Amino acid sequence: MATVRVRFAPSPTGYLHVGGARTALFNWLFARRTGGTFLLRIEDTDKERSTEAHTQVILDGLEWLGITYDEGPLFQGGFGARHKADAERLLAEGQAYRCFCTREELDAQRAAAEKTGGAFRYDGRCGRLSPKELQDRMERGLPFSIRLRMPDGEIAWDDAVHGRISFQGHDLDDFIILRSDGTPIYNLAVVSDDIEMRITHVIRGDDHISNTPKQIALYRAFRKPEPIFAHVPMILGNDGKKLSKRHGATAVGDYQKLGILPLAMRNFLALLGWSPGGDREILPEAEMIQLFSLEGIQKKPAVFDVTKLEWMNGQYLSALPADALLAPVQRLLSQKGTKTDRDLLPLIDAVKTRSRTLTDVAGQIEIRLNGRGSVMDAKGVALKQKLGPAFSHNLRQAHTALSTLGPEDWTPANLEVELKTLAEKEGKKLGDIMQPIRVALTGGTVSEPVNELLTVVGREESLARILAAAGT
RNA sequence: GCCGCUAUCGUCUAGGGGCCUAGGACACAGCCCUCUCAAGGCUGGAACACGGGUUCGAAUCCCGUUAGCGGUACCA
Repeated sequence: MATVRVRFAPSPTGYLHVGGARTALFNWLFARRTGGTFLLRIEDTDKERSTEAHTQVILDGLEWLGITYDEGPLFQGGFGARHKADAERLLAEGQAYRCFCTREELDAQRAAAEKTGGAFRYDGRCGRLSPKELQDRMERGLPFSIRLRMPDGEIAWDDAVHGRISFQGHDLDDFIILRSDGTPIYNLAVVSDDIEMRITHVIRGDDHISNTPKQIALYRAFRKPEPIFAHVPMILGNDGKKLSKRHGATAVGDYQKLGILPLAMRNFLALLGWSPGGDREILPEAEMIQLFSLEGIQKKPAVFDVTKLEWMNGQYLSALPADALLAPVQRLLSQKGTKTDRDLLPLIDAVKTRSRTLTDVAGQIEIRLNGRGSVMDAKGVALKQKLGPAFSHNLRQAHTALSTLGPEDWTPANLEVELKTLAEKEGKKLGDIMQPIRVALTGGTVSEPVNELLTVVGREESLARILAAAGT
């Protein structure tokens, strides 16, 4: 078998959609699995909607996800001459013909067809022009597009994910391959490029299934072997409709902003519509590549479940060493205007298992660094009310007890002993001592163990916050 | 309308004729651990769309129905 060559071919007309990212991921995985080549081709032939900014966003998104390409980015817009020449070759060979129908005429035909309830299919009238009629139109200098003569008969292929898919040539019409301005239509550009770039496997979205018979017709017209097609299912929103802005975050960049780790995103995306078989959920890159196969791709569309993504992100957050999280956390903190010269590593370690996103991590660190002033969250307030006077009283006692520990002795082990001793001596439940301290330090009732929290916040700051909370 | 694709817990999925009284994960509920929360452990509820075949035997194979989705451009 020839060396695998695959491509991801987005059009830069919007942001990098998670569906596109997953298509890219599958291509990448397949290339890495087979030792093939993965190339990136930007399909910017739609000049109206394509922008450089969008191209950059796509490039950034792929880089963020760690999806690396071996060739490209290639810009389809640069291959116009070849596209045109290919169309003209087909024309010269009689496999395509000039169509002089105007847009208005076509629209009228379409409207008429819809009225009678039938499907509009170009009737091929310009393909039946006599040599004289053709010559006449040419002499009058009428603009024309070029249409492919669609052969009758079956057009079928063995899709790597769906199995055999079959269309009938007579259900398809003689579609335009070159516009009257000499620019190519998508299907021509794709086939021309895929042939030129020696693409062996076309892995793309399900929505291209209906383009495939047209493209196969083109391969046949060019007398080139067609590649293997693998059509991956769509990604849906939680209402079962195609994922769109309406559903909230759909762009890869949105998840980056939300504090999702690229590794978690990639892992999640890989498992959306693909399964290695068995029970695997967390897949390191090497295993993902090792296990990847086109056969493992699901036929049906998948609903994008943000909750599971966040769970997975939490798994990565817990498992990753603090220094792997340092850079993004620092970025987030500086975005919030939080400045510190403290070593963030212990802070990250303290909060990462309790976080689902990097934004959570940064938020919790900020509280440990700066406190929340006298602001308490709802649970903090509730606890204070429940305890009544004991809240302040216990805090004062804790303050007195903890003050006896000097900076040298301010360690998790000593702090735990000190607090347990206090609780025992006073005949109080440990929680009635610990929880007020937690509220004093964080404003809430959730954190790492209090003795650790005290060391993370630091001696002076902790004592100050305890005193402040006791006084109010 | 026409063409095509798809159909297992709410969601992601395992399953490719007997191993299935259908397994795992997320979410949910309960319990354990425990100074709280997370993590972790245990337990529970929760699905083979429907109808016909084929077969000794179907979640698995075939046909139909229904539903959902995609396409139906001188867009990509």
